[in-house]
Amino acid sequence: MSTPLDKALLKRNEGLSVNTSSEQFGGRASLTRRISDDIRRRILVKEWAPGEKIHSESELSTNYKVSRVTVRTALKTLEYQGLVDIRHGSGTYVNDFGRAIPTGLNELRSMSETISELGYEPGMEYKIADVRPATDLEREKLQLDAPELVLYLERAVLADGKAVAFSYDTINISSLPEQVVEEMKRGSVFASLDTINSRPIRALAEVDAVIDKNIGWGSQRPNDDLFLLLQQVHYAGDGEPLMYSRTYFMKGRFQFLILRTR
Amino acid sequence: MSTPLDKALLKRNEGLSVNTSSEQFGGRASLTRRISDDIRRRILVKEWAPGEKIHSESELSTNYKVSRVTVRTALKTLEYQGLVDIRHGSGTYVNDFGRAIPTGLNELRSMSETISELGYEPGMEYKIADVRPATDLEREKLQLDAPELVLYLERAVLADGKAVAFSYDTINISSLPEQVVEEMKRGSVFASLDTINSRPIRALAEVDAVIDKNIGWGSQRPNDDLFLLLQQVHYAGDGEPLMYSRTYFMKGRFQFLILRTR
DNA sequence: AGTCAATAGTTGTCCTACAACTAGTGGATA
DNA sequence: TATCCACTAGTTGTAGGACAACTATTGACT
Repeated sequence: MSTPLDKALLKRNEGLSVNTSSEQFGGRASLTRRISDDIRRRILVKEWAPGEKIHSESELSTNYKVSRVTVRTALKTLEYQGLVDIRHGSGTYVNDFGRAIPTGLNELRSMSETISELGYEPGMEYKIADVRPATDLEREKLQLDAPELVLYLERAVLADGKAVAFSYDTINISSLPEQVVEEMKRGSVFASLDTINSRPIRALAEVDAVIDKNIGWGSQRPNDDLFLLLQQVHYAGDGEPLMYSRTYFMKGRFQFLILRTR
Repeated sequence: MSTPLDKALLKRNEGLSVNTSSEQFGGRASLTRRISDDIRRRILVKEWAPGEKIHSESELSTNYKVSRVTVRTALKTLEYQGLVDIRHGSGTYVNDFGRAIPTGLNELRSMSETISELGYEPGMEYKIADVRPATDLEREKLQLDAPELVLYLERAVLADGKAVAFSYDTINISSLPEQVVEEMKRGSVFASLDTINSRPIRALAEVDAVIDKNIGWGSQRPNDDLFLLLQQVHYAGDGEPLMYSRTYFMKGRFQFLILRTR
């Protein structure tokens, strides 16, 4: 029943630490997190077909050379994420949402990550990238007391060179080094935050339908003015608000999936 | 440090089982689930203020008279729901989303439940409640092979007597008793499913912005034709699709919150 | 005032054991 | 043959105790 894949991670685990997706950014992830990520990966590459029963907890724990508790916690995470179904006395089964899950809104990802996971080439077209004082709304959303400086971005989000959304982002730079702020004016915000190991771990998003003639620019501007607005605040590990962004998605060019569980 | 509340659950746990929210419908919930629900309740009634550290795992486990494993699993659930933040070596802290989280889209609830949790009086106004053969789209969504019969509902969703959404639901009745189907023609669908212990445990939802002149009816019809469309398929515990519904939310009368985590 | 080692408290992981549950096996029965 | 049912092997759920890893605070020392 054991597979080479178990042993692959095993080596990583025993020897020097290697890039698992969870630890490629700064601080090393917990053991549970690494196991969870690896099992997730194995499910996504269809090592087990949807509906199929995966290895038992004891089997996984011996193969990964970790305790059953750790495996259980990892599997619980995947269950919350909707990837598997754990049945008492029977086993753990891969759910049949295959395509939907990894692209859902439940998991926090940058736009670029989401787009490339969907199989397109991500891109960004910058219109504005300024450091300026925060507006009242921005101060409220980012919980700033003084009229501090923020980084404001207006960008078009591209998939295969075609605009799918227009994004208006305000970033709290009060605790960021100058150099990182400069980076963010040109490259991915999330990637820049990664370099100093302060990628947001949570976001509270609000979805709304809007009609607005003032959204978008250039040749990519849509004909109708109907957008799906995703308004969200990103939070760091310590609960500090990092970014407030409004992203206007052009109708029909993006799929908003949410997995709801009890 | 022990509280009367711990002991309250303790009694329930030792003695006859009582209505915790998780087990009021048929099958008894797992111990972990009951603990998780109780801690969640205690957080929502502000037994601990946002940002505050809750009791340690050992303390909770002795008070609830369960093992630390059980408490840990319960807390992990709450962490995934965004209610608390568990910090290694420090403690478990209540997150500051207070009002927002419990009304988010991540957790599967009926419209009525959501509305009453928001503090309004829920209601439904029936326009159509028919048993008829499934359309092609419905057969695809509900994974029916033969042109079986389905229950089709068109209803207005009311909060304090005012329409907030219009809902078009198709229910797979192939494995439901006649009597339950009759019930659903008048009362809450979820409540009827509860009576035979087959409430859906998962839903895959897709959000979209639409303009449609044909949505809604009666005096409650909105002026503009702009809606937020929540299109979802509900699944039973065994993975069987139970219901396909399209709910059109009138702009500004509802807040769509999504918690996104890493 | 500032630095730093020691310390108590908390979460993370491990081990072993058993309870609760599931799905299948195979014999007894009609 | 067909149906029922006790039995069993396998799996997840919970328990209890132990130690590792980490955090925040204290208090001695500079």
